[in-house]
Amino acid sequence: MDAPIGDPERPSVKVEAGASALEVAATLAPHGQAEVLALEVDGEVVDLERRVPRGGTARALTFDDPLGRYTFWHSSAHIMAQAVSRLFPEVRLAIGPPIAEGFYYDMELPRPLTEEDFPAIEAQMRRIVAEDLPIVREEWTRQAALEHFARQNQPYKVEIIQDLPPDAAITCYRQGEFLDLCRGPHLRSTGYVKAPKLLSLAGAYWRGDERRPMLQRLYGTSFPTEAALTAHLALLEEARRRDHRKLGKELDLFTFEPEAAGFVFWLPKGMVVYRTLEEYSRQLQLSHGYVEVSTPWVYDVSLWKRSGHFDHYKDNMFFIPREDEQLGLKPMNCPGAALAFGSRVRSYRELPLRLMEYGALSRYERSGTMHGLFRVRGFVQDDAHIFLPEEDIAAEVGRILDLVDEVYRPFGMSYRIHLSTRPDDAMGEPQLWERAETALAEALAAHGRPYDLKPKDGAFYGPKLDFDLFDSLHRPWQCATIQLDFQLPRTFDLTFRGRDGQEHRPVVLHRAILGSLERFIGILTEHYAGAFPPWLAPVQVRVLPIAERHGDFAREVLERLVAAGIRAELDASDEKFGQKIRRAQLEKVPYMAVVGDREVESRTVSVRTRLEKDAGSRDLDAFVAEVADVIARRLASPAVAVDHA
RNA sequence: GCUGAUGUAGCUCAGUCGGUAGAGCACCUGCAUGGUAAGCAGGAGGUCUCGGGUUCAAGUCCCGACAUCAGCUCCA
Repeated sequence: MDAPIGDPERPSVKVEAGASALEVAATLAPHGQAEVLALEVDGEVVDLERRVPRGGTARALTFDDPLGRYTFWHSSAHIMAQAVSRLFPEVRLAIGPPIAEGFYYDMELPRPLTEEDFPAIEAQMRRIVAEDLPIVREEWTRQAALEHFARQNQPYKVEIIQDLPPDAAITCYRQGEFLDLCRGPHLRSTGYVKAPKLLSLAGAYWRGDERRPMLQRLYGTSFPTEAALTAHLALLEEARRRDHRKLGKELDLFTFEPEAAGFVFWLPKGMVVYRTLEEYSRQLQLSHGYVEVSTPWVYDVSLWKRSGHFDHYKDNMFFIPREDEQLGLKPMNCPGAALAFGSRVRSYRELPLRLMEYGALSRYERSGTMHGLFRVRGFVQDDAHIFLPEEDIAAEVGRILDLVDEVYRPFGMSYRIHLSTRPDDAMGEPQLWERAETALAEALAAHGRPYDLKPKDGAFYGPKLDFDLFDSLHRPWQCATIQLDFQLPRTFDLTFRGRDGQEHRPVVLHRAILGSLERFIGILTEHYAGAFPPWLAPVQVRVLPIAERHGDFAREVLERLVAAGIRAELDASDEKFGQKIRRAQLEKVPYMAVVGDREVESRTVSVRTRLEKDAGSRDLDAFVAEVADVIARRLASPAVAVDHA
């Protein structure tokens, strides 16, 4: 989970150890606002019923705070477990944490649950909420807790206690007849959880270990009001509606076939989106000083042994055995870029050398892990490797930050940056890491970019910046990544001749902005719900003659559009006019150009956009210019009418 | 890879107790030339995912494989 940063706007107060959390919360709670659920003291969440264990700066947590929500959902998980316990006294409980949008509880039951069990469990949950049971924190001794949970036939709880460090405080939370081992924190009573809902059911191994028993995981979510729950369920429904696998089929963009599981077949419509996006990315990078290379996609296994991929990545690689050699398909472009750089002597004058490559990558993903365009075995990244002297890192990262903004601009998605630092198993000297991390932080500061720190989350070969993009449903997608690599230049003994005439070791910046084009198109499909902006739309304009006699002028309109470089189609079918409209609308074509008697007469078109039934009529020239302009400027949607004729 | 579910026409799905398969949409043909989201009629389309097994008989029951889906694990 992300560590939420304290919001300086929220009222806070200094508290002493031993202060009543409830009283502190009361002083912080603005009237008429969301209910206070817990107290946060210097990042630690404190139950309202407790006394503050350590002094510090306190803030009130409500459902609007990530930590407040986690507390709410954590208690909700207990309510669910209590409900299940009432219905199935034999249940053996494992763990039940809050997650990004709700909670789950893993449990072992005498029989498999089905969704038909949900209403009974939910009814019981609502009863527990109505009972408004106080949730009481208790401190137990290790011995007493072990004996209690052993007696209650709760082997998973016993195992958890046994694995706690000997000096760990053991706390339990009691609500009515239900007692659960738990670190907390929790709400004051069950009555807060006004709107609980069970969502789904899945198997999950005890402690994520496939050799351990498979438990039943019950997912749920809950909200302080029915209205909030209803809104959340509507959002889930909207996400289902936008599923790119469903839209990809409906819009004829791509397909998957069992003969090549995990590899995309791009159909003509999808290929237009793919090429348009790739060409957009290519031109933008070329204008930012990048040069393009294409390197082999199959290498002798010795190359992969040298690069370290064979040791670290071979389970994710495809290999082709030959009689006396072993070949490996590339899962990454880096070694190819390194060999290309090393193909001749390099001068400092050439640096930074920005080699971009839209190379086809193959990664063996285990069956069961593939997921539409989001997780495939074959894909292309908007990849680049930048070779530069170490002292240029901050400046170059700054250029990449600018490029990232420019690449993302047309999509209207905001993002958040994470800086990941030196992991424990890192290669290379700590001082080098420190310099690199400082360079990244400086570049971010120089560009005024806020970021979250992810300590020890860097790659073993260098620190990195990751970008989470937020789509129209506010879901995060990790897309861009900027990784510093100190190892690659050493492994491939890359050097450049410096101003001083000596050989120097460059560093490598590995970066992708869209990430995988396949995955990015999946994200865009869901972001736009399949209604791509005109510049990306497979068909930008469909010309719709009302009757056969309008065919000649309709063809003329089509030719004019096509001549202007616009992807236009003529619906010359003998369907009724309403049917032609319906089809274009379902295919989410941004512009429809209607041609009937009036239009033939005046040499105009009547414009319908997928957003606006009647967008007025236009002189043919004006319409062509308007559409070309919206495409050229990569506007998000068809322009709305300005002149209703 | 693991657990569970699913797999029937291009798509969405129905198919009872085991008795050789059906709808809507899409497609093709004909009629209809229709002004902003579904005109009428006809036609064609199936190795019921694949391979075994049980049975007089399998879309249906059993076993296995493959793919997909939901999770887990992995991946970033």
